[in-house]
Amino acid sequence: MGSLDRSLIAGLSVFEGIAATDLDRIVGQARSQRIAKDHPVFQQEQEAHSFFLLLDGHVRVVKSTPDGHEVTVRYISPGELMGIAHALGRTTYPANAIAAVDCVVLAWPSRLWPAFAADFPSFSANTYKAVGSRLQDAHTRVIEMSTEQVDQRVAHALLKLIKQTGKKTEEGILIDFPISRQDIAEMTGTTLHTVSRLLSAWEDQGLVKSGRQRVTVVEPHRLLLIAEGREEKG
Amino acid sequence: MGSLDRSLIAGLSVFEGIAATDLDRIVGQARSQRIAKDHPVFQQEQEAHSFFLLLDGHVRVVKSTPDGHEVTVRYISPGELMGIAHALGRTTYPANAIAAVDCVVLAWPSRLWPAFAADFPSFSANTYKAVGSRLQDAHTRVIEMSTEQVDQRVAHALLKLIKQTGKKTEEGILIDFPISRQDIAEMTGTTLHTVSRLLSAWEDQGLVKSGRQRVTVVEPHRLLLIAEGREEKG
DNA sequence: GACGGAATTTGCCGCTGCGCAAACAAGATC
DNA sequence: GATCTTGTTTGCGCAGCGGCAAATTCCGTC
Repeated sequence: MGSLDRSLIAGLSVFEGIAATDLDRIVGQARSQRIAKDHPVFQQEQEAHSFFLLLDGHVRVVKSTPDGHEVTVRYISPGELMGIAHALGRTTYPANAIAAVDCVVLAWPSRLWPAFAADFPSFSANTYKAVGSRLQDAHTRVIEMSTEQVDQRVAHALLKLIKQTGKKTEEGILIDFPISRQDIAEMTGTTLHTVSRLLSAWEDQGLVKSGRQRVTVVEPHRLLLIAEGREEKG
Repeated sequence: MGSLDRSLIAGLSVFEGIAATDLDRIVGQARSQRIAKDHPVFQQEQEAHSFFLLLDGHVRVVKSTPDGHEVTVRYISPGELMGIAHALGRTTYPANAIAAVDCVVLAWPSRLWPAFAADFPSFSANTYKAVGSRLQDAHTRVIEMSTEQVDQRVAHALLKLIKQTGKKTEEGILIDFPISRQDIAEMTGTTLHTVSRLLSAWEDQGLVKSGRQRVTVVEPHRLLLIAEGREEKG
């Protein structure tokens, strides 16, 4: 707890262009926190007491509907902010954030947000840019849901995941955290059964290799063809 | 062109808390513009030379996909900003904005954006709040597309429209601009045929009244039941 | 008032993909 | 190593809804 220093956050795009002494001040006001796999970082509808920076691990952001459906909004990678309810003009968290693996985060009390935004223009500029690109992601998502078939959406989701957190292996590009068929279904608006059928079919064609909570994309290029609807079903 | 004054924008939430003299300065730098029905305010991928405030009329924001699909992102009502690409960290417009009826807008050159944001903290705060709520709308949309059936989505869309631009008539609540079955289909990710069938069925049950590019909701409460999936199909 | 174009309605067919159910596999636990 | 839990696979049936096509109605225009 006493050993936090600016090297943790220097170089992250959110803190780009901020002086070293300011970075120290910023980090000095954070507390670091471990979140065990499958535990929440924050929860939907809760008072947004803190905002967070993910230092290590992967976090799944999920919205629950009143009727029991779960929709995965996005995955957070190291270096990204989360729980920034105040930047959206909210006082409660809009979704659940669940650690997909053991994670390390920095947490700041929300009351510091206005001061950060005022004192560090590049911080607020970078944050709002991030919000802007999330808005565009969300629109892309809406368009995909409106115009694409399930196989295209699942293909797009896998491509996004390997782009964001892909790790080269000798077999192909591995999604670098445990992800179940159910998780993929919640990202794409379908059911785990349909995802399972698709992955099985793609595995037969040598496009992917997958196992329990593990997916490796073997042929990204052919997957892209499916994502864009340019390949007939096999 | 010479007769613009602050009364045009005073009282709008985006300009809340800004002094009268500043409002004059802001309006003084705008030019007002008429957009005829079905003409574009700005177009997707174009250089974002200006940002706009809708003074009168209704504007449909539509994204076109490479394969020829059109998805309606939102409708803009008087008092709302649009084309604020710079607030999202973009230099081109992300979508087409089409006048649903004859419109009047104020336009500012985009290069004024940074100065506005710096000089009028409440302007930038209000804008980012608006972006935040659009992000939440987009997420809501994703959730609806993922978990709801077509009839629920169309019901939700109609409810949103009457909430935003509903006008009381003796028959019910009228959506106060021309809107076709095709338009509703593009808002909900379905086809005009399905929308037509749904509206016909609902008309038989007395839920709505509709005609050529006109929809009136007669029984909002029962429509809400459908939107929430609590009513069996008739 | 007749004509032409655009929006809407409606029938029919077929496919995508979901629901249900049951078997199966892979880790986790003791 | 035996058992339990959790994730995955797969078959079968069917319903929601999209595609196609044709008829119809509405409205602007000449």
